[in-house]
Amino acid sequence: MATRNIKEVAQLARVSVGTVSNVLNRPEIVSPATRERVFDAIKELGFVRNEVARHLRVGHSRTVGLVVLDVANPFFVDVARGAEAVADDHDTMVVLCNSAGDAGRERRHLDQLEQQRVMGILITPVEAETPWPQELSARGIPVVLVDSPATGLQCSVAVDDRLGGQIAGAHLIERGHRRIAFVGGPMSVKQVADRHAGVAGAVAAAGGDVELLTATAPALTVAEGRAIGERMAALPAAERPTAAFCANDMMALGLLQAMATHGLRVPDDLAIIGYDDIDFAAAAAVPLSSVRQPRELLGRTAIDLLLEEVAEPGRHRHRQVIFQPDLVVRESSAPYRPQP
Amino acid sequence: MATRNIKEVAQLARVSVGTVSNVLNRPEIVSPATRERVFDAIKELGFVRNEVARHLRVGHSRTVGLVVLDVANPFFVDVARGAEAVADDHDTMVVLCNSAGDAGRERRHLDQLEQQRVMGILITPVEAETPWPQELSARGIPVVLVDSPATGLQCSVAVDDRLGGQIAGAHLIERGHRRIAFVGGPMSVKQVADRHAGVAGAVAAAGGDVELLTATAPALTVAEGRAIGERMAALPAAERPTAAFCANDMMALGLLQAMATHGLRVPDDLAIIGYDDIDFAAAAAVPLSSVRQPRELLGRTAIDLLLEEVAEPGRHRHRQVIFQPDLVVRESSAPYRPQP
DNA sequence: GACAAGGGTTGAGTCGATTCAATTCAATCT
DNA sequence: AGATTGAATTGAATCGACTCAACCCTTGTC
Repeated sequence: MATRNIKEVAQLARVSVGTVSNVLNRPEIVSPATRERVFDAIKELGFVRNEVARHLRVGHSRTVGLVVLDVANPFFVDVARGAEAVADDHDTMVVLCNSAGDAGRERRHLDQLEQQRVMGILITPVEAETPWPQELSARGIPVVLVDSPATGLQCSVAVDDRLGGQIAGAHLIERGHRRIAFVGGPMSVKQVADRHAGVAGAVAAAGGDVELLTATAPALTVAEGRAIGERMAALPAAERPTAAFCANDMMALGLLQAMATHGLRVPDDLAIIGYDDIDFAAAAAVPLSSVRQPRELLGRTAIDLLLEEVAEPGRHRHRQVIFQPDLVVRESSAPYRPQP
Repeated sequence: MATRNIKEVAQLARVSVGTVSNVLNRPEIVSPATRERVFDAIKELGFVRNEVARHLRVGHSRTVGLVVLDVANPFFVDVARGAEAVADDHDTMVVLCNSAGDAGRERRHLDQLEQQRVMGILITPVEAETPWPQELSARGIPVVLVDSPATGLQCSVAVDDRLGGQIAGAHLIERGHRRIAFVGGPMSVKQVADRHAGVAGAVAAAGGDVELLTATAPALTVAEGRAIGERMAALPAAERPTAAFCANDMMALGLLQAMATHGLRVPDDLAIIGYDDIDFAAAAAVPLSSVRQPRELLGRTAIDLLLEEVAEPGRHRHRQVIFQPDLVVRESSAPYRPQP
C-alpha cells in the first residue's frame, strides 16, 4: 500500500541510506553480511526502487521511444520487435507510440517523450520534411529516423524504396503488363513518393508503350485499398489496368478483397504486387507477391545506432544505413494472359 | 543542449520559481503581464518541463502500462487502440509492452512498470493463475485484467470464451460435421482452455456421434497453426477431422496455408473456424468464419475501469465486465458435403 | 607503538518541479 | 488616515535515490 523508500529499508537494516543505495547499484563493494541484511529488509518491506527518483538524480533513463506510423500495420510491429529484442539485451525499455499517420498525434507523442527525458527516440515521421526530429536532436536527444533517410544531422536506417518500386515495376513489365497502376497513400509520405518514383522509372525505362496510372488515398490501410479497388473494378475492362503495384501489403489486401467481391480474378484480370511482405501476404486469398524489406533488421539496426550514440556522444558519427529490398513472387503476379 | 530548468526560466523572467510553476500549472492565478513574461522566457530558453521531477514530487504519473500476450496478433493491437483512444482524452499515455507469451518477459515488464510508478496497469496475463497482478494490486497499483476474468479483488473485462467455443462448436455440428478438431495453444492460457471447454460442451450436448480431437501447440501463432495443419494433412482422409475450430485467427490462417500447400480444399476437405475476427480473416485465401470479439471496446472498457479506480480509490468497487462474442460466418465453414 | 593503507560505511547535498505558509502591495472600506 | 481585504508573488521544504568526501576500523609494516 504505502510504498516504501530507501530510508525505511536503511532503518530496518540498521545501515545508512548510502549503503542501501550501494547494495542496489554496486553490491560488490558492500560486505556480504551487510548486503544480506539489506536484502532481507528489502524483501520484508516489499520495497521496490523508485525509478523516477533515480532517473531524476542520475539524469538519464533507460527508456527509448519508438514512434511508428501505424501499429495496425504488421510491418511496424516487426520493426518494433526487432528493436525490442536488442533493447532487452541492454536492459532498456521501448515504449511504442502510434502516430497513426497524424502529425498532431506524432507531435504530442514527441512532446511527451521529451518531457519524460527518454534516452532517445526512434521515429518513422509522418511527413518527410518535419523539423521536429531535428529540433529534438538539437536539444540533445538522440534521434534515429527509421525507414526514412536523414540529412546527415542524425542517424537513419532505411530501405531503398526507389529500388523497391523499380523492381516491382520491372517485374510487372517483364510479365507482359502494359497498363500498370500505382496504388498508394499520400505522396507527402516519403516511402510512398519513392516507391512511386521507382515504378515510374521502370515504366520510363521500358519505353513508350507502357502506361502508369496513379491512385492515391489518404492512408495506407486495407479499407483505402478496398475503396480504390471498388473504383478500379467499376472501370470498363479496356481502361482498367492489368496490374497494380501497391505501396504496402495492407492496401494490396484491400484491393484483393475488392476484386473478389466484384468477381474479378487475380492475377488474370488484375495482377497485384504489394510491399513489405508481411506474414499475412502469403496467407491471402491469392498469395501476394510483395517487395520484402528486412523488417526486424531495420528495428535492430536503428536501436543499435541509437545505443551507440548514447554510449559515446563524443566521437559518434551519424550514419545513414540503407538496406536493399527484394521481390517475393507469388501467385498474385502470374504472367499476363489477355482475357477473351 | 544543456536542458533548461525552471530556475533559469524564473531568473530570465525575473520572477520566482513558484510563479513559473504556477504559470505551468494554474495559469489563471497569475497576472497576465507576468504570465506573458514567463512564456517569453520559456520560449527563449527552449525550456521543456521535466516530467520526471514533476512526477517525483506529485507522486503519480499519467502513464498506464498495457501488457499484452502478443503484439503480432492484430487482436491485441485493436485492444490497444481502443485503450489509447480513451487515454488520449484524459491526457494519459499508454505504454505497450509485449510479453510474447513468455512469463519471464511479462514479469520483467511488470517490474519495470512498477519501478516507473505508473498510474495503473492493464494486463492480459500469460497464465491464468499468476499471482503478480494480485500482488501489484496489493501494493497499491490499480490493475485491470484484460480478456481474462478476475477473482473479485480487481477489475476485469473479458469476453465469454466458453460461449464463443460453444457457438463455434454448435455451428460446425449444425453444418453436419461429426469429427471436429480443436486447434489451440497451451491450456495454461485461460482463453484457450475456455474456448476448448466451450466446443467440448457443444460436442457433448450433440450426443454420442460427434467426436472432438484436440491438438495443442506452445503458441498461438501462424507458424504453429501451419505445423498442426501439416500433421493433419498427413492423416488418411478417414481419420482426418472434417472441421477445425482454432483458438485464434492466426492459427486458423496457418492451418489454411497448410491445407493449401497440401492440395486440400477448405471447406470441402476441412472446414475452419477461427477466433477474434481480425481484419485479415476476411482477406484470407478462403475467407474465414470466425468468432468475433469486441476488440476495441475491450480496450476502452478496461481503461475506463482503471481511470475510475484511480479517480476514486475510496468508493471504487471492483467490477467484472463480460461481453458476448458472436459468430461471423464466411466461406471457410460452408456446409459439410462428404467427398467421394 | 606509531603510522599507513584501504575496505566499509556514513550522511549531507543534489537532481527539478511542486506546494503552501508567509509576505507584499494596491485597492477598498470605515 | 488607518484598517481590511484579497490577489499576486515568494522561497524554503519536499519527493526518493544517488554521490562522494569524510570517517571508522582493521590489518599490516617498520
